[in-house]
Amino acid sequence: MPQPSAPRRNPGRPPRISREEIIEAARRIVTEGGVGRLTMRRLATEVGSTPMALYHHVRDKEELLVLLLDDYAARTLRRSELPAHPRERIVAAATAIHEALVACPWIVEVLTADDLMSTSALWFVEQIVDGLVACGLSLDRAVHGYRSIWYYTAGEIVVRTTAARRRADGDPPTYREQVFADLDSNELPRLAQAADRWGALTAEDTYQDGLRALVDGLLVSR
Amino acid sequence: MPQPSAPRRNPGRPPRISREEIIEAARRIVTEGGVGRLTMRRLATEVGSTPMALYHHVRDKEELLVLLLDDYAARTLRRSELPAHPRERIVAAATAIHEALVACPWIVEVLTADDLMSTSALWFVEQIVDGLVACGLSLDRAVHGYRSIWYYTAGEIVVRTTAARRRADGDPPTYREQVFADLDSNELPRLAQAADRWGALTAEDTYQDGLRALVDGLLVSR
DNA sequence: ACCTGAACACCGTTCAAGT
DNA sequence: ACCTGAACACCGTTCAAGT
Repeated sequence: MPQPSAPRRNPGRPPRISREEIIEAARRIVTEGGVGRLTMRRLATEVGSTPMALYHHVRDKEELLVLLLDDYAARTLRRSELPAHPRERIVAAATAIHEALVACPWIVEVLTADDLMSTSALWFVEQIVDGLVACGLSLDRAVHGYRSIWYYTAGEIVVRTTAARRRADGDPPTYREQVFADLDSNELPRLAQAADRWGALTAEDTYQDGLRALVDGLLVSR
Repeated sequence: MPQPSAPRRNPGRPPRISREEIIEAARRIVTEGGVGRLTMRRLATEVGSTPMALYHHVRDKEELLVLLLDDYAARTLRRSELPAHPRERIVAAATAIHEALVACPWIVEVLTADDLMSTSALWFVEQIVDGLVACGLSLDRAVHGYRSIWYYTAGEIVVRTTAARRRADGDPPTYREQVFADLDSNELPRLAQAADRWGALTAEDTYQDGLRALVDGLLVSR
């Protein structure tokens, strides 16, 4: 994260707004209106200033978003007691990251903005990598394993929040339902067979099941 | 997918532009300039019309993007010979979807726009679900298993294309590198240990490794 | 050093009118 | 039925000037 500008021996005008103030206001906007509501202009009026004043404290909107994610992670991803057993530790650490992400659906836009979620998440990453090593993987394999877990987790979040957003918007026919309604059971027998249950099945939260399968596979196969 | 307006017994003015023409132009713009270049206004000039004419053939920009993805999937996701062995069939089908996505990085924005990738992908989904059933999973577990594979795949794509975009932009310090450079090896020993290799390790394409681990785990654990 | 106003170069979409 | 022009209600960001 870019450092806040180093404190100088105030040889100029005293600042009227601070980085913290900006991020705080941004958090307010985002939590009550979604990330779509967060514009530089709106943020400016929220802090009682002008759009351009913001650019003195933040490089651009992208940096603001990363800052916001970092701030969020710092206040929600608190280290906690994790299981001693390495496999369970991996699952617990990944689940902690996942839960933090689930709780802030605006994350998706930012997720695609940096591959490192946040420094606050590093401790959990450490737990995952270390757990994999403790289970006998080489360090390299453990890092790759962590990556797979991260792909799975990020993907789940993206798909989940998109579906939720869609549901909230109320685009009713959902296209998928249409397609699944008239599926050719000769061509696509399994999908036709599962068609009427598909909606219910995909609505279930199976993050942990998939995670456990993935971890099992990472540990077992080599 | 919304149907093209049903053919009527032309009781009005003959159309000057068609849905196909619009999608074709959109594809052109997107493949040579990225999805960020695709605006309704630019698209209009590309087809030699006005922005508003487009809205006669397409509900809004979101529909246009879904249409575009569908068009893309239809022309790249051709059914092919898949291995007979169910486990390998699952891997091959997932890899086919993955490769199609890798080849069009603009997909990410659209990926988050519908949970059903495209009707053209359904055949591959069928192969995955059927493969899981053939390996002994119940239909419900198989559907959940497919979902896990989709999460993993979508996540890999999102993270990959974001990283690539970032590299292309040339944001040089990459924040991550900074953080990893001064990692406390007491606090985060594994990460510190892997720090100098992290970049290289995460640059490797390990999609298949992770996929195989996930599939193994899905099959083994129950 | 920090902030402001005005402006630039855009967006997606609606609405009323034309053919 | 299909298309157009003008307009609405926005964006992020730059630039030159003010204090």
